[in-house]
Amino acid sequence: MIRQQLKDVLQKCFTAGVQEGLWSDSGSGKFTVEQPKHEGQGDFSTNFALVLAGIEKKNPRAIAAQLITKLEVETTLIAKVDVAGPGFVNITVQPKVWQAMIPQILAAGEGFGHSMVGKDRRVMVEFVSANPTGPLSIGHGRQAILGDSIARLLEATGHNVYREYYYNNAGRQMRVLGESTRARYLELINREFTFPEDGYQGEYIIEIAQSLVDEKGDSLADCKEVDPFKEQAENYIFKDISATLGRMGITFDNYFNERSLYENGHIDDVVSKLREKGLVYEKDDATWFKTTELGQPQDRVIIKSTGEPTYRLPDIAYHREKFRRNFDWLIDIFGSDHIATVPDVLSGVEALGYDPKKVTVVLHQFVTLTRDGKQVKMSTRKANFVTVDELLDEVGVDPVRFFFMQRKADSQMEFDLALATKESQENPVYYVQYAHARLCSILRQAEEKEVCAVGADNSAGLDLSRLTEPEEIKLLKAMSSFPGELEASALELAPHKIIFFLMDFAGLLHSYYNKHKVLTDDVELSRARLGLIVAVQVVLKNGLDICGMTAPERM
RNA sequence: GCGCCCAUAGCUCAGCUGGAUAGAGCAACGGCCUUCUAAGCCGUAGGUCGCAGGUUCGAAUCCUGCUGGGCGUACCA
Repeated sequence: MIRQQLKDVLQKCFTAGVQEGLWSDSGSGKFTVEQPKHEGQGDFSTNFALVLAGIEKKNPRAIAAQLITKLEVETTLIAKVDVAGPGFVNITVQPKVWQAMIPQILAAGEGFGHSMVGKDRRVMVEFVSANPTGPLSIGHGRQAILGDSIARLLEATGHNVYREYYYNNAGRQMRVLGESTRARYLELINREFTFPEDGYQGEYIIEIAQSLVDEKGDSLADCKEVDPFKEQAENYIFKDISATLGRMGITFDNYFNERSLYENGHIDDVVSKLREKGLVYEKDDATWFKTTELGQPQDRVIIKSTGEPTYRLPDIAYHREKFRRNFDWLIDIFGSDHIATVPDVLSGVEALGYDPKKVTVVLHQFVTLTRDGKQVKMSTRKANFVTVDELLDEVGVDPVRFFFMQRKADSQMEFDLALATKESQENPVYYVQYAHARLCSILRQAEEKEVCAVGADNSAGLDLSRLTEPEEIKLLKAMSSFPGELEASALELAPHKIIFFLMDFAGLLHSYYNKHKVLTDDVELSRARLGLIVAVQVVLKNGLDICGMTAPERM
């Protein structure tokens, strides 16, 4: 917001310059205001002169000089301006601009940083969506954290967020699951059994089978139906999945069952609607979707010759149901292995008359898992995988969230288990949390010493002009950028950005802590610094909250 | 073959939709606890931003080609 104020001032200078004939109107709105990376380059810098020089074919430094004479008049906001490098204009603002952040932050409290840019926007985030065939694996873990973090960020920016989990408990995979369970059951009661060729080999199947033995004894020994086994497995696994999600603080507003699309006739309806538009034909006993007509390289089968739909068809029908529920923004979190479905689904819903631009697909790359330097292949079937539960046992919830959030979605990430567990004491999450705990400790001391009680009520009595140390200004600047960082992180669906902000911010606090004492003999100074400290604490707490992590008061 | 993603310090990764001298965390090395929590701080070292061109005042960032890896390219989901 300070940046915006500066931009307004620059715009004023620009139009004044146009009237004076210094430059033409054609550079309007082209220049930007940024925060320079390096110290000694002011609080803000603008490429004003560089942009106009390009347009006017003039010397950028000459234009910069003209701009400076206009800027120097604005003394309420600006303390210093100078030209640097090829023609950047660096602006240093008055310290009080930064100091004024404190009352703002204290007044806003836990709402500080939050915004209403997403006001009245209903957005659905679909994620996890794992079929109940086994416990959540590391890959699911990444998706769960990614989706939930995005949902939290969107909530913090005022969106009306709806979390949905799409699953299918019918079909071939579930049948195999049931058969696997039956085989284990028969094994447990010492009957003859044959384990299905593609069966699920995980130990959890044995647990499920054992639960059936416990409940029903051997009464299912001659059962020809697979359903009792399938249902037991499904219930058991689903309970397990939601428990795992619950451990990470993840809940859903709705679990959407693919089967309902069949029961409600939506599948058939989609086919006939597409057929009406001439986009469906029969060939080789299968039903095809004419995706070539929609700009794709080849047509796709939507109903197999067996009469069973391929995954594309229910996916399209499901997305139509999303549209029908009147969301303004539909966000799909998929693993990169589902990339093939994206164009099909989007052209499907477009053909049905919905706007595919309302859908944003976030594809995340796989997590490659290593243990002791050796790569571990992940496959639910083979049971050679590490589950999210195991990870949570070893590392804990906060580090797991932090670790997955730290990486942006579209690059592969490496998860070295040995390292993750070994480093649990030095995990970067503690770096951020420790900053918070330290502040709490100072505040406890302040209370004992009765220096003052800083809160939203009495921050007005603080002499904030005492906060002039470079480390204090840095903290204040960082806090002023928090709302913008949060908004960018949310709208770009990039949770890693807020993590990086928090790490940098915690670093600023640690540096400050080591260089300056908050509680000194100078009471006025101490009180001002306590105001700063409370504000920093608010920002850390809010940041951790949004990330779904705890902000411990002691460590 | 074709489509999408990735390639930046020894390792894991950032780099804000083209900006100034390329950043952090681990790992390495050297310092800092009678003072608000050393799960911390300060300093040193570490780079041809995969390669080659192009676009312009200016490229890690945008375009093209190549190399290397991942995921797809099913009447699997």
